[in-house]
Amino acid sequence: MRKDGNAQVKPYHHGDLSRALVEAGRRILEAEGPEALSLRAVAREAGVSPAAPYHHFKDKRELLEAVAQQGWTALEVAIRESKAKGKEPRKAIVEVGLAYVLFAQRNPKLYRLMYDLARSRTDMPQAKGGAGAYHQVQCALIDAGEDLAEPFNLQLSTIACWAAGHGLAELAGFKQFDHIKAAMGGEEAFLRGVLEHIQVYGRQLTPAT
Amino acid sequence: MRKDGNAQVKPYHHGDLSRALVEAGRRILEAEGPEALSLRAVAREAGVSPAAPYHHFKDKRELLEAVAQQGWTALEVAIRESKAKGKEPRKAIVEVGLAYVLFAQRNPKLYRLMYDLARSRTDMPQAKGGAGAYHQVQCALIDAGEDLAEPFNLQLSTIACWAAGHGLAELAGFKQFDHIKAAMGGEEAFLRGVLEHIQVYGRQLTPAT
DNA sequence: GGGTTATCTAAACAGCGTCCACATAAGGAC
DNA sequence: GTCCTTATGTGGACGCTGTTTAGATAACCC
Repeated sequence: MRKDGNAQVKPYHHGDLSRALVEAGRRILEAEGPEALSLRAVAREAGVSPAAPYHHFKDKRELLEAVAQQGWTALEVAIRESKAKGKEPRKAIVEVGLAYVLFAQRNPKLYRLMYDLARSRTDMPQAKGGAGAYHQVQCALIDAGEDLAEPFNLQLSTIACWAAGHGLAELAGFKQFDHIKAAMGGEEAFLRGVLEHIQVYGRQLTPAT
Repeated sequence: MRKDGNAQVKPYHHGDLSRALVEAGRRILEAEGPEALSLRAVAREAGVSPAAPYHHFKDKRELLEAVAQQGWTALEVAIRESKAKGKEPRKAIVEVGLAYVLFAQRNPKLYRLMYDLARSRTDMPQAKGGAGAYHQVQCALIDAGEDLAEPFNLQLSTIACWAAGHGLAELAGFKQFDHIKAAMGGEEAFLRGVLEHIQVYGRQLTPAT
């Protein structure tokens, strides 16, 4: 950001390339899709040579991880905010699930990137700025725990909760559900309806196996 | 498959290339992972030039779809067989869910390919040799329908069922659950445990919203 | 046998991730 | 200020990819 006379001269050093690359990655992902998200395209968008990113990320992968990390953080924020909406703990669980799925619906490509990277790491990341999105779900369950029938296993329930939300997040985008959404008066109503039917498995169906 | 004297001469025409390519694709996917699954590698494995597949598939994508289709068919078979195991309709639902998740656990890369393609088509495929895996789940729910509390929506329940199974299938591979699996005495016990906790959302938690 | 059609090859194209040698500039020691 | 070190950029190359084109080969049908 230096001026030479009155002509703006692009400085040899970018100044904040690392951040610029991550933001360029996010723009390309949302605007042109994951198949267009190449290292070279990111460098191009940042106005820099194809080799420059290697001074900030050891890999293409490492850059994508940085993009995905923004997503995990944003997801945790969305979940945390949703808890305020459901005053009763029991309703809060549904609100958390809804917030989770809506996040995935509104950032579908980012959400996909997050899980693509997590899967090939065989490890679920937690958002760094807090105890993590997973923990947020667990807390919501603890709050409602007294209302859940015994035998109740907190860990298994948290996993069940997360699995149901994640599964719905991936399924809800399929267009064969479009007419159901329309019949129910919108996407949010549809999502809420499915979430409220997620007891389909469950102990009352298999008492004392 | 023709002999010239005693030396085996590779014939100019393969004879059954289309099938050979799909099988080569499946081998490479399982053995070397999705990132190694290139059109050129498939052609190489089939002993054919990189351009040959284009006489049988218009795209790399179309070849992968053929591989994935085998997966959808196999999944439907697995679900159908699992229904026989649960004699009571109520237990059958859990058995179906378990069969679904176990299929994903045993063919993780194939399962991923199936959904990767489905998502970019924004459409869920049904296995062709029957009414489809989705339909199988729906039937299991119809059988158990009388045992499910009102108000009951079959379509929403089927989606809920599928979502829960799919979500668990993706989550269960994460290694942070390894110690829970060990504590529960194996993967199948773990999966069953989660499935039986999937009532976490559900109408009894949000009566008459 | 001769013409049509299906199938395969060889060679080329642009784009990709990555690495190398080298250029440029910023920062600290004196 | 000058000198040296270190961080950050460029340009060019490598081998890989998906895909297209022109031409070779063989099967099939009249």
